[in-house]
Amino acid sequence: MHNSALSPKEDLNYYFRSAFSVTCVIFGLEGKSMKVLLVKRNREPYKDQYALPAGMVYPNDSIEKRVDSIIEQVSGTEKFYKKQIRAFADTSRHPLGRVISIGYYSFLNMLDCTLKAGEDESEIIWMDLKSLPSLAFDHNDIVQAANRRLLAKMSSQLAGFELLSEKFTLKQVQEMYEAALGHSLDKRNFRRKIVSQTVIEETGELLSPWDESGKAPMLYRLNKQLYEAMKAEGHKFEIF
Amino acid sequence: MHNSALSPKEDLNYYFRSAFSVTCVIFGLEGKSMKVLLVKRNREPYKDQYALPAGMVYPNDSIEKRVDSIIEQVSGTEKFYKKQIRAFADTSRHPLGRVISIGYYSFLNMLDCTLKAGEDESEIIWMDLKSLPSLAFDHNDIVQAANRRLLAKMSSQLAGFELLSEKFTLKQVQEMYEAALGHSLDKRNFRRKIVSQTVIEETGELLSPWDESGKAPMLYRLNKQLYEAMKAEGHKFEIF
DNA sequence: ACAAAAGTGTTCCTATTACACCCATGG
DNA sequence: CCATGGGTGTAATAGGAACACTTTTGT
Repeated sequence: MHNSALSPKEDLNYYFRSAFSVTCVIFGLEGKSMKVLLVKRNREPYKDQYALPAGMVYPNDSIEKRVDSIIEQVSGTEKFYKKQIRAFADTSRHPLGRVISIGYYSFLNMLDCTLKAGEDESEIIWMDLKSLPSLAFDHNDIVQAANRRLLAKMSSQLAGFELLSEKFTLKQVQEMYEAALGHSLDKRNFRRKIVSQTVIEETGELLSPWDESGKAPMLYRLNKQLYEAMKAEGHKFEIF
Repeated sequence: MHNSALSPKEDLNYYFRSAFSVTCVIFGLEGKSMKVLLVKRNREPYKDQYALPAGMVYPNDSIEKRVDSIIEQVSGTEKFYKKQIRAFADTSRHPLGRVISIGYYSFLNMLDCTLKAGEDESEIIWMDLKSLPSLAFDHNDIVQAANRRLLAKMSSQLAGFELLSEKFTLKQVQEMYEAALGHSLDKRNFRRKIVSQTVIEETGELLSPWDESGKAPMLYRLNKQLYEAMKAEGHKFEIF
């Protein structure tokens, strides 16, 4: 397959017998609870078990594009944030041979999603991060690693707005943080901190429709251009 | 590279045509400057260029063990800390085919090292992190990612003691932090912060031999058992 | 008028910063 | 006795944490 200038005694082709895949931990937020998107597999191995959305990658395909296509396919939206966690490479993680999987985590807005099972799965479902079943392969480990990354990120920074709608209330932001961090926060201190960030701006609109009693809350927005620009300048948006 | 006219859906073996490698960013500390261990390659591709220590991994070998063996082989010591950065997977990163590389960074004590070029390299050398040459493959990217991790870790936590000898002076710790963070720190505030960590203990000994004028500095030690135990309990050793 | 949620300030305390001199040693 | 590096304390400030009531609106 690969013609190289190397000395022939080195059996280079022997190395080219691994496969790799990508595995996605897709986070969604529903009120105060963090959800993870799972699929029920309709093929071996691990047929009929829940698993993370994942897919093999062809030797000449881009990993990032493969991740994008998996997330789009399974969630039905093209609007999401994603980032690599790390490679998961235990020799025994896949029963069919050496398959290294590159884990990604992703944030998206559940309201943008249309879940429709494709040919690789019999079911697509949101499940609560705190009560996941036993998953196929090493997917529980991957979720755990993703959860640590989520925690690390949100413990210090302003982040995760991909989980919310474009316009959001401060309460939604607070609930997002409470879900991510696993503990509750002081309302006044939290609001002060968020509003004092220059990238969070008032829209002037109120949330509507508003069924609850009391007054409708103010809607805010993240100034994405400014946010990206400041991030590019090295600003860390530390809020804790 | 690969014949895409195949109908790969049915041909699972088609996936098993990738290779993977590990690539190590080995950090060492010399006074106030952070060093990286490089090898000069004596084979194609990138013959005679500097590169990070790296190696292909056989399909049935453990990644972690391969990393250990590379670091041991190139540095001559078995005492080091290592951690995965992430997978580097650009389709064009390796001229011989699809080779995903899993990047690791590592800390070790330069004084423990015996650099002796093996059969894969014509030279092994420490170079200053701040003035690295252009490296083979995407190794400059990998160094940059490792550097970000180093910065992120040391910006908040008590860490990096693998870079020092078992007994160290507080000045050495401060210089390590200054090298990692890239700016200088207030001596008194820094010392206070370090000494106030329960895991840092006095040895009662003074540094010797001591050639400089003035009095010889006190030697300290990290209580590794306690450090690991507290880390296992979730303690983060935040010092900034 | 009452129930339910939104929104708003102040005080206290802890943690961080800034800063300069004396001491011990060797030449 | 002087040059060099080690080692130490305090005061001012800023940031984080704790805390309760008033306003609005729909029923």
